[in-house]
Amino acid sequence: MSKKADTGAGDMTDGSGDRAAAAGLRGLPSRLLGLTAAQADRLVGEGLAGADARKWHYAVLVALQESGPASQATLSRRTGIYRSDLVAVINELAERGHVERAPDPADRRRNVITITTQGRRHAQRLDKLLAGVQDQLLAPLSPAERTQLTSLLARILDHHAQAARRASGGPSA
Amino acid sequence: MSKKADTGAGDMTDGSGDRAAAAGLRGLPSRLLGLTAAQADRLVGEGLAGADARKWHYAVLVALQESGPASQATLSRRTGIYRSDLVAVINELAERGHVERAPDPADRRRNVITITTQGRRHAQRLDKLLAGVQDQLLAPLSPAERTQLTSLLARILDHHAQAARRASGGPSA
DNA sequence: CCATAAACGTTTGTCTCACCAACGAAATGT
DNA sequence: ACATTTCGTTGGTGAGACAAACGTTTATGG
Repeated sequence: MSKKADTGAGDMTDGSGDRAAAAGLRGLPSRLLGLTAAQADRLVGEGLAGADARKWHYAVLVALQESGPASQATLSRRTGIYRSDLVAVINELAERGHVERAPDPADRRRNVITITTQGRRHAQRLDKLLAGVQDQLLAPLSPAERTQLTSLLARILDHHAQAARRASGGPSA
Repeated sequence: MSKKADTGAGDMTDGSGDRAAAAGLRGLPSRLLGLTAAQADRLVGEGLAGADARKWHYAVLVALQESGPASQATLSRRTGIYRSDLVAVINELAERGHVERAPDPADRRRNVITITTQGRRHAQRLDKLLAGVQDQLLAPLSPAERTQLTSLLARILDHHAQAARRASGGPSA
């Protein structure tokens, strides 16, 4: 996962700063967001790789811990992983004994995925690991600033999530 | 650029460690960053697509405007685009008449890429377009909050950029 | 009841994107 | 002069997001 470079790599030496617009080009929020997210992704990826895990492993384990055993289809909806790709994730988790895949007797189309005790331990490890990564990522920020950042991001996400709802789910649909 | 206004009054959700970890899983900064950046990327991508452009088109045009004509290799270093991929970008920009590719008489290995008047106009269009996208992206935030966000992100990026320098470039290298 | 439709897990394929390898052409260093 | 390096270009790799289609099983509706 250490393959994200970025579209930046420039230094801030904009000697031609005659305009606010010119200075703003480098500091476009969308750009800063992209770069920062890339950095975060790199750190997370490396951290998880060191624990023989990936992003989706963690997502599945968390989903299972939060809402209990579920079919792959349900898990796919809850985590956002495409059901095609989820197969491999479950395979890998099962290989490591973090999860069990059993046919559902009540509906023989489904597989019931259950987290194991070992899986819970693993998830706990990853929790700590990821907390450490957040700390590393946000190192230059004070606790108050970190809260600010997450709050701002959450508000942006919320805004667009609701906007998306109005478009498709519709106000009267 | 004063980096911090007073960071005091963010809404403190809680200070409890263990519960915050559980509740924080959903709110992991790295996750929020990823989602927000994805949203930003989508908006930017759609916006640019509507103007028959892509991210790297803009990056190249900006680089050319800022530092004048350059070879593809130089352009590659300045934008972070791999020189392999840059070929296609220049092709597309040249097709649209936004850029001109001419052999360098002084060094016949090089191509000198020059932005055209049309390219400048195009870049200006994209500037406005992207400004609009930023506005759309940050819609729920006040101007002060937007500045806060970009400042926080810039500080994070700066921190990690310098950390990377120490690792490879080295203080004494 | 039975036929049709839908949901499930899986395999396979497509598309994009960052990245690398190697090539011929041309310049540079020794 | 020769080896080394740089440049533009082509082609390919590997990962990730997504879609299509298939066999199996369950639900639906005449």
